[in-house]
Amino acid sequence: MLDHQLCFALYAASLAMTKAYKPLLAPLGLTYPQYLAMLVLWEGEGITVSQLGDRLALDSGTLTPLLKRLQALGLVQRLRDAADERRVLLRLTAAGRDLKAQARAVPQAIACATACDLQQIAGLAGQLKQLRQQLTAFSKAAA
Amino acid sequence: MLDHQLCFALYAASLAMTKAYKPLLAPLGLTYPQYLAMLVLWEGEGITVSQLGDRLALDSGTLTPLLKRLQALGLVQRLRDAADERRVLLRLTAAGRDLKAQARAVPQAIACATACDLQQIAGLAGQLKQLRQQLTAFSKAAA
DNA sequence: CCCTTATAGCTTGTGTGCAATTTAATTGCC
DNA sequence: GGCAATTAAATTGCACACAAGCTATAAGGG
Repeated sequence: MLDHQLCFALYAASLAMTKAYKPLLAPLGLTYPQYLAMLVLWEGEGITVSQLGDRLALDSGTLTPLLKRLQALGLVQRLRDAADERRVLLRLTAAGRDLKAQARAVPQAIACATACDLQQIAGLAGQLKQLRQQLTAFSKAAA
Repeated sequence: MLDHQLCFALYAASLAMTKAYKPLLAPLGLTYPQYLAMLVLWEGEGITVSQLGDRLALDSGTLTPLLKRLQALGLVQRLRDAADERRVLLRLTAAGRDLKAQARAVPQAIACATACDLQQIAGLAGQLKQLRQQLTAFSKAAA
């Protein structure tokens, strides 16, 4: 029963992915959600907490303490936007930018940990992206 | 960058799945992990905490408090095994068994929330199961 | 200009996940 | 039988996720 349900396959695979990342991220001093936040900031700094939340599908209740930990690690700066004091702008420190180079080997190691078949990985990622959109639409329609 | 990675697609889809379940499970008084535990117990009672953990890929640090909440809800009984006092046997109460009938509509509602294409769902679940096995093997090999 | 409304982020409380340690009970080996 | 090693749960501490409520700022309408 349990084994044939998509929901559990998704749940268990996601937890297994987080566990696979853990030893790779430990040398960087990052947790997996912190790594995802850094991925976004490496793409472009100066975004707000809300914009980061849109990218990661997380709210401020999750991100505020996470970002404070990244700040305590000396990787991120949190600055009130002078143009709109409600907003907090996120910038990287020099150490935060330098960490990008150290993280370069991580995605490759994970690719090998999965199946090393890049075609299949891309297909699966696409299906999951579509699934997520449908689930999000369902949740919004219910509300 | 972020959007093309399988890891994030998996992470975001899993969170979206949990959110989609929430309004469906609220009438039953269950969280999503609690629902997964009940699915296993509806399949067969009298298993130990470890056996439940093997099915769900969760350890006692997660399951012990979760099971205590299910016990407090009056759904589950936790009994020390007389034959081996280290083990705790899990049994359902009458209310716990009755809840199975109420939960019958949940998987169907979720199937509709995804894509309603049962063929695609089964294929995706199979791929995720395989992915999880590979990730688990990778984590064990690293240790 | 004042007042209502909306927005951005923070805080609080609950429920996971998981590493690490602890406790209690069993097994294995001599 | 006695003692080390193993095993099963529980406990502790930390880091998410998220709902609900709060605060401060901004926007808009009269």
